[in-house]
Amino acid sequence: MANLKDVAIKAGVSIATVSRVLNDSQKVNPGTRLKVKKAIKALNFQPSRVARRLRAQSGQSKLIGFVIPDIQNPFYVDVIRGVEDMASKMGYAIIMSNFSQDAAKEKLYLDIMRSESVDGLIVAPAHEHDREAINLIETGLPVVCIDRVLADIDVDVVVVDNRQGAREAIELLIKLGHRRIAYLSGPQKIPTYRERQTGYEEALRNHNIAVDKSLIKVGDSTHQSGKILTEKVLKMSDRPTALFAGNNLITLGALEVLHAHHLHLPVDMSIIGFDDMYWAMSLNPPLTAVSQPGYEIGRRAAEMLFQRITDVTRPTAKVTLKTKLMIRRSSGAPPRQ
Amino acid sequence: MANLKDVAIKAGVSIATVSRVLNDSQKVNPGTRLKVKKAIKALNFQPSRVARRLRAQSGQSKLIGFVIPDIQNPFYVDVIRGVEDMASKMGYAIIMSNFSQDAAKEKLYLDIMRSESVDGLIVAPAHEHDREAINLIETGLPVVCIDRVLADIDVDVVVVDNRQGAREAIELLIKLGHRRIAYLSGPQKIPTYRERQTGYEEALRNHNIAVDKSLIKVGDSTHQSGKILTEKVLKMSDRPTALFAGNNLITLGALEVLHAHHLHLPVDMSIIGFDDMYWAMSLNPPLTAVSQPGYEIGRRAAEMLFQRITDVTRPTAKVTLKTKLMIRRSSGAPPRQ
DNA sequence: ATGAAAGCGCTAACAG
DNA sequence: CTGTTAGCGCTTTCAT
Repeated sequence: MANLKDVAIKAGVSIATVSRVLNDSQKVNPGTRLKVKKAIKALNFQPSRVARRLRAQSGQSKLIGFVIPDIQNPFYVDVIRGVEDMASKMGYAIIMSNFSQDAAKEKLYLDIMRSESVDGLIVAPAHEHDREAINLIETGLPVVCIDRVLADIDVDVVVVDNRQGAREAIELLIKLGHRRIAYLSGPQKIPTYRERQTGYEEALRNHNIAVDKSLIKVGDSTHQSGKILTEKVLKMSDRPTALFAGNNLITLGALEVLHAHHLHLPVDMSIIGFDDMYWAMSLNPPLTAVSQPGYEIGRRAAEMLFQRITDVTRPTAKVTLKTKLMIRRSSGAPPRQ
Repeated sequence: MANLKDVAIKAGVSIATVSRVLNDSQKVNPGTRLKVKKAIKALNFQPSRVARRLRAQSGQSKLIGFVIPDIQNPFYVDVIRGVEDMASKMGYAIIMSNFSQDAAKEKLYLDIMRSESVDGLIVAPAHEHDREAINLIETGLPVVCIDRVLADIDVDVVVVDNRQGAREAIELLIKLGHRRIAYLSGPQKIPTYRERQTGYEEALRNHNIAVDKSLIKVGDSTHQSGKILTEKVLKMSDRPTALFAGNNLITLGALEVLHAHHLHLPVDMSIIGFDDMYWAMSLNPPLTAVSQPGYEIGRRAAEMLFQRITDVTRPTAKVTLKTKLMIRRSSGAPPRQ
C-alpha cells in the first residue's frame, strides 16, 4: 500500500504538503494541490486510518463502536441501521461486535473497542449492574447506553417506555375480555423485563384483576425459551386465554408451539408480542405487537454520542421513546366462554 | 489511558520488558514478569491495538473485516455468527459493516477496511462484476467471497449449490402435482438468482413441463419486492398454483400478500422459500424452505481466510456447500383441480 | 506556501 | 535476561 511518502515523492513535494491537501487544511497552492491529487489517484493512495488514529487525540478518530447483545434479535438489527445512518451522515465509521449474550465475549469486545481507540461507544448493558459497562464508563470514554439503564452511574441513555407499552398491550387484551393472561418473561435481572412486568401488573390491577403469579413464566430471552414457557402454559389446568410475550424471540417460540398444538389463533389463544418485526404481517394471523422504535433508538443514541464526544462535560440525558401498539389479528376477538 | 511507558515506570523496568511479558515472548525473569503483571493490573492497562497494528506487518494484525450486504436478511446473520465463532476461536477480532445493498456505502466500507489494515476480508460481492471487490482483491489483500462468485478473477469462495437446491424444491412441487409454478426472483445480475432459476427450469424440463416465462417474475431482493411480485402473480388470469421465492425476504413479502388475500395455504397456493429461518416453524403453516447453511458458510469462509493470510501463495479454492430441503407444511398437498 | 522534524504506542533487532 | 533504539504512517508545530 502506498503511503504519504510515496505520494510526496511522486508529486515532488513534502509529506506535510500531502497531508495538508488530504485534510484540505490551510492554504496550499492550487497548482501544488492538483499535482498532489493526481499523485494520490495514480497510486490509489488511501491514508491509513490506523496511523491517523494513533496520532489523533481522543475524540478525533471519527470512529465509534457498537457492542450488540444479540444479533439474532431483529430489534437490534433495526438499532444498527439507525446508528449507521446517523454515523455515516456525520462522517463517522462504526465497528460493531456481537456478543450473543455471552458475558466473556462482551468483556472481550469492550476491551477491543477501548484498545481500538474509538471516540465513543454505544452499549446495551447485559444487565443493570454490568461491571464491564460501568468500568468502561468510569474510564471517561463517552458512552451511550441503549435499551437498558445502568444503576448507580450517571450516563446518557435512550430507552423505551416499557411499562406503558406493556400496559397498553394488556389493556387491549382485557378490553377484549381476557382475564387470565400469561406473561412470558425474559431474565428478571434485565430491567426491561421487570418494567414490562410492572406494566402488565398495573393494567391488571387497574381493572381489578388479581395478579396470579403462576401466570408469570420466567425464562431467558431466546426463541427456545419461548417454546419452553409456552409448553408450560399449555399444560396448566386453568390455562390462560391470552399470552403476552416479553420479546420477539419469545414470541416466535410461542407461536411455533401454538401452531404445533394446532391451536386456532386468536380464538383458542390470543397473543401479543413485545417488539414488532417488519414481517409481523407475514405471520398468520398477523401479529399484534408493541412496536419499539429500534431505528429511532439507534439514531438518537448515535446523535447523543456525537454530542458527548464533542463536549464531554455536558450533563447526561435520558431519552425515553414511546412504543406503539400495532393492533393486528393475533390479539383477536373475545375469548370463548 | 495508560501506556507501555507508564507500566514500565511503575514496574521499574524498560518498555521492552513490558512488551515482552505482554507477548510472553522470550525469557523474562519470573520475578520481573510478576512485577510487570502487577503494574499492568494496577493501571488497568490495555495495549493499544492501533499502535500494534501500525507496527505490525500485514498478516499480523489479528483483525479481519466482514462487509455485509444486508443485515436485515437473516441469512447473513447466520453467516456472521459462523464467522465470529471461528474468528474468536482463532484469536482474531472482526470489524463488520453493513452496506444495505448500497453501492456507494459498499465502496466506503471497503475503503475503510483497507485503511484499517485488516489482515483479510470476507465479502459478499454486490454482483459478479463488482469493480470494488475486484480492485480490492487485485491489491493483494486476502479476500474470501461468500454467497456470490466473481467473474474473471481467481479468488477463494464459499458458495452453495443453488441450482441443485432450487431443483429439489421444484421437484417436490411437481411431485405434489403442480404444473404452474411461479419463480419470484431477485435481480438477474446477481448470479445466485440466475442459478436458482436454472435449477427451476431444469426441474420443469426434466418433467416435460414447458417453461413459461410469464411465470418468472423479477424484482429486487427485498420484502417489498416479494409483495409486489406476488400481487402480480395473483392478478394473472391463469394463476399458478405454487410459488417459489428467491430469498427469505421475498418469501416473507409473498406470505404477507397471500395472507392479506385470505388465501388458504397450501390449498389455495403452495409456497417454498429459498433460505430457511430459525423461526420458519412459527409461520402458519410452517414454511417449506431450501435451507442454506449460513453458519457453516461463515465458519468455512473464516477458516479459508485464515489459511490464505498464513500462506498467500496457496492455490485458491471454491467450496460448494449443499442446501437441504426442509419439508414442512407450506408446500403442502396437491393443488385443487 | 512549503518543508523539517517530533512524536502518537508499540515491537523487534541489537547490545550488553 | 534486560535495556536502547529505530521506525510503522500520519499530523502538527516551528521554521523558512
